[in-house]
Amino acid sequence: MKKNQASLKDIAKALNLSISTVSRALRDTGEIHPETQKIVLELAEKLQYKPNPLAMGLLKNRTHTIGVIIPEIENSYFSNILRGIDKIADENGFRLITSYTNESQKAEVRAVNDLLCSRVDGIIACPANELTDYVHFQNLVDDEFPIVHIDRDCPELITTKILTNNFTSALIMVDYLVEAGCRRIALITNLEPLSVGRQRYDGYQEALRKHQIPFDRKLIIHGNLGITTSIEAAKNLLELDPLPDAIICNNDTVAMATMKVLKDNGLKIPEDISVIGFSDDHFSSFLEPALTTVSQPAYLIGMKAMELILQMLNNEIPINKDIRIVLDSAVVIRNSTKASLIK
Amino acid sequence: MKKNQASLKDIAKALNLSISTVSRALRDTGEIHPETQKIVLELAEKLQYKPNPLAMGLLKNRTHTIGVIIPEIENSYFSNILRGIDKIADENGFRLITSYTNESQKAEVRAVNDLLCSRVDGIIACPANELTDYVHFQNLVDDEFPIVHIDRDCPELITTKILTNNFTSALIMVDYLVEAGCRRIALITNLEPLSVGRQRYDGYQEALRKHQIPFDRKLIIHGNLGITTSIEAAKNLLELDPLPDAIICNNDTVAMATMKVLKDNGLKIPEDISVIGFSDDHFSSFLEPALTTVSQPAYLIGMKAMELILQMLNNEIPINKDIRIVLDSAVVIRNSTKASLIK
DNA sequence: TTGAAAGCGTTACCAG
DNA sequence: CTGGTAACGCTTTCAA
Repeated sequence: MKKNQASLKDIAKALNLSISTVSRALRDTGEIHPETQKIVLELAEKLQYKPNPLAMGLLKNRTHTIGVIIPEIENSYFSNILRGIDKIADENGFRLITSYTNESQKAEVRAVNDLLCSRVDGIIACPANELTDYVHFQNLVDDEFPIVHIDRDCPELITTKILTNNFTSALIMVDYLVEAGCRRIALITNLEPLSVGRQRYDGYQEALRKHQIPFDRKLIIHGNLGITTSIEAAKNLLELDPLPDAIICNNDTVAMATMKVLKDNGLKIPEDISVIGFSDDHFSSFLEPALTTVSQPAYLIGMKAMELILQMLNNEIPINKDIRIVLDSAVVIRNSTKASLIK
Repeated sequence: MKKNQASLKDIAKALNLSISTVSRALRDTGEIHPETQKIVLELAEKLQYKPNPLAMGLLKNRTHTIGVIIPEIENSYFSNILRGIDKIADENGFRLITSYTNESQKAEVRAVNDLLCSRVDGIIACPANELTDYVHFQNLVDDEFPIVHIDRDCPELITTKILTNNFTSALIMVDYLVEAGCRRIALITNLEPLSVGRQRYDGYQEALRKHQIPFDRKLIIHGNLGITTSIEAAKNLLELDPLPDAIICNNDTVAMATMKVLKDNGLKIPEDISVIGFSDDHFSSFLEPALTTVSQPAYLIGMKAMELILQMLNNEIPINKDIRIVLDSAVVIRNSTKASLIK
């Protein structure tokens, strides 16, 4: 770079003032002569003075930066969460450093460490599915380092959490399907300990019990939710006898792949088999048939998470208090499910 | 936070050494007694010492942070670019601060300014479509501030750019359609000055000339590429008489919406009308019919951009040299277009 | 081989 | 109302 950013010292020197005076003028602390302030402000404007956040950060031990840890970016659910976080951060002069884990514990541990190195003021994290060891988060808790967990609930960790009611959503969905006459309801899901899929699985089981429908392990397919594995999963379901009459998929991409397999095999949706997704991606209403799904408040989760971190930093709420905020999802009924008999 | 991060001073005090000695030990500069180094390293490990990037940044006037400016995150093209940037950044110990413009010039100007405030070492930017005033970038160029432009080409700006051959892709696509027998080829696109859509429009025109097909302005629909506007655009095309026999859409989402409108109106794809998208999103092969599209090397663009910035920072290439790297896209023929007669 | 001191840009405190 | 000084954590001279 040619031109260097102007510093307080530059302004002070040019104006024959002390650095302190310039600093005060710029910060408008009041204890300054209006005329002095005026000339400082003018020169600062002219020189395009920008306070150096590094210097401030060093002094205040605050970087105005928040670390965000999410599994992946190419998933509308997470990118919406990120947008929500970004909105609130932006409005409050905070920057974000985002790390992606691809659900790997190892990547997550590294991400936490990197963010700490970067001296972020707080961390918003969606813990990796495969998480079995919480020590990297527990360390943060022990240090009273501000952290908000989203989407996934590590029961061992006492932190502030923002979750969605996956259990209830699954319950409602199964209810709906049963009322529409379905009895063999399959589930393609991720059953990793922390996965939202695990909670949906629990909700599914609860619903079956409620309706006194026997649980059939064969109807549960555990998959990693990629397109390839989804196709495999759907194919496996088609080898069952009798066939399932409904399939609940862990997200809309899985549902999309599943519908393809069903249709390729000459099955009618929803007449032969109903299909349900989760997330309400932008393509879901364009699938044929339009996909029934569960719309999740991703943007809201992101905003809320960032707001909570800010409140911690401002001492408006205690750091890492045991708070669980559970946000509701919305059921979006379209045409991939048989109409419920009960209205 | 309870525990504070250990500093050199803490280690020095505990070991009764000077800060300089500890610093040297940690940096392994050689000029130090092995035994001294050993005990320093041990304590540093125990205290989980992490160098403070703020202090380093202040000293070296380098933050190891790169600013990224992209239009939006919920677009697989840009999120893939971001992944590519992130990969190389991560491998080289750089962090990213990402800003989203939603194609707004105002937001872009603000983003550049914010990034400068954050003292990023360089900027990778995909200029907003609606850009008409380049002064915010020109200032960077004048200051010899490292910058790489991606995806969109501002001819007025002499910078290092990574582009895709949109002109050629459109040309090839029209070629293909003409060879498949199409004559009334419509274009739903963004015609903003910097838009890739504009370049595709030029390629389209060139192809028409080549095949001596008269240009019909009515076949060009300028849209902002949201789902709602895409639906409107497609509906408008259906009011033409004679109907278009092919529609080239500016991205796969537009194509998806367009196909829906066509099908809702009883038209067969590709028998009545062929449809083409751009981007090859993950849902595109699942549409019915599977969408013919142009796959763009987004991940590669991201990696390349970050590599170039790094090379500038390492003085391996001059800063903001007039370099244009044009990457090829790949045509993905699926079933939404009539088979070309020529093989 | 080690230490002391200056300096990066800023704020806060204490004098005047 | 203004100025000087210390401090934040680090590297880099310069001396010892």
